[in-house]
Amino acid sequence: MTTSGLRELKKQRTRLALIDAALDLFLRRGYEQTTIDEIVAAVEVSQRTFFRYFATKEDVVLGVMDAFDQSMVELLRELPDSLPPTRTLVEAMRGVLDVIRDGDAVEHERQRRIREVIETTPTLIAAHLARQNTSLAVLTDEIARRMGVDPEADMRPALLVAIFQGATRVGFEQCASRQEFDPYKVVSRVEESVSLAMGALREDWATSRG
Amino acid sequence: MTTSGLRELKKQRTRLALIDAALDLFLRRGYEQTTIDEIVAAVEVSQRTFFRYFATKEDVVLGVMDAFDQSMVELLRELPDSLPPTRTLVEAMRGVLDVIRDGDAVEHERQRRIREVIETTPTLIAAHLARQNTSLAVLTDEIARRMGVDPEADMRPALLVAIFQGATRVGFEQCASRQEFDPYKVVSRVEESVSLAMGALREDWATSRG
DNA sequence: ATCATTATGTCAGCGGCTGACACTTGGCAT
DNA sequence: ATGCCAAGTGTCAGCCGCTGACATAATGAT
Repeated sequence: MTTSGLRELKKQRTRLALIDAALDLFLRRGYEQTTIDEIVAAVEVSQRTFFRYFATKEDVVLGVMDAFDQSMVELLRELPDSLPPTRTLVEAMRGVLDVIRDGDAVEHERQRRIREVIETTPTLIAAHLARQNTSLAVLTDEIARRMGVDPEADMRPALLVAIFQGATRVGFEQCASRQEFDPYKVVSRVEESVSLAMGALREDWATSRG
Repeated sequence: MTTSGLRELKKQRTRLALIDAALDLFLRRGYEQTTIDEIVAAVEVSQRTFFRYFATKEDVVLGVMDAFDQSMVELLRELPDSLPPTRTLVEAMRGVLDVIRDGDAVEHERQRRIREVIETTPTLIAAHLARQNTSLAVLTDEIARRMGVDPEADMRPALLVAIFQGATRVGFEQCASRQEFDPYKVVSRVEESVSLAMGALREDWATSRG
């Protein structure tokens, strides 16, 4: 229903065209130095159209990331309650990373450029961080439910999620400092840093119910 | 030298006047709904002057926070190398919190309003998060030095700092969800969440040198 | 072919932010 | 006191991100 039709096809096309044109300019001239007018000129649409596809300039680059964070939440919800909270976070993350791996070559290349643009632009790093913060609350509630505690009274769910997300970020940063933007390598390093962080926690810390 | 003189005095005055006027408007009408023009009208200076005191609109509120983060770094550097890395973070944080406690009544009230504005404004929460991220790298390097490891190769310093900062944030958020903005209470809750997080780590995790 | 729906373009405008330049004020030496 | 330099302020013009309102064009269903 949402995938068929000529109209929908064209929309996807211009959407991707805008993203790719933007990435091109951002990588060549820098994010801040590129204006919306330059992007829309490259795709030959009006500025207004740009803002119908993307709420903000950041969104061209970070929209894709938002989608990942969102699917992380969904995957977490689908996991059986029997798993220990800490493992569910890791499992859900693995699920997201698998989705990334599933893309075709073009998608991988786009992914690579997105990561490069983000990590070389302070504004975007900041904005990405800010957006992730939105889904933190949702993750926390879900973890709290699984632990059988009230997230308002018990800080452990929030702390667990914070640690998890911090570890994810550290993984990304390590890649950035090595100029490593290939999705596969990024993915495996993130897995590494997350398991390192989770391994640092005492066995029983987030499992007990009070 | 920088503190004396009539000129300097007036500067401090307009600076504080701008901050207080801004907080007033932000709390009454909301951050986004308040324009710079309204703020400068209240203080009777030009818009240009506002932007000579504050780089951005956010800065009126977040500038003070930046100062805290900065002094955290300085305090950390001054601590003896003999202390274990984890403790140095906690000690440095205590130092900052002490500075906050040292202020007079007027300063406390200002602090309270700042916290209230930030925590009730998504944009500002995000921006604050983004700014803190700047000092993370510095903290990480200092912790790595104390652990005697290379932060590029060993992710533990970065992870430790990430966990610490995550815990700080969780403390703030718990206050926000309780509508608790009094600096004293905020400070003690942050201390609580940080020690809870640090207690979750295995004893030897960040102490060993390899 | 007709018509409702939906996407696009145009235009006018707001608000944050900046550079350039003119003007005023505060500090300092004579 | 006077005159001078430096530092702070105001004015203006303008860029850029972003939005609402309205007109126009493309699409898909009948």
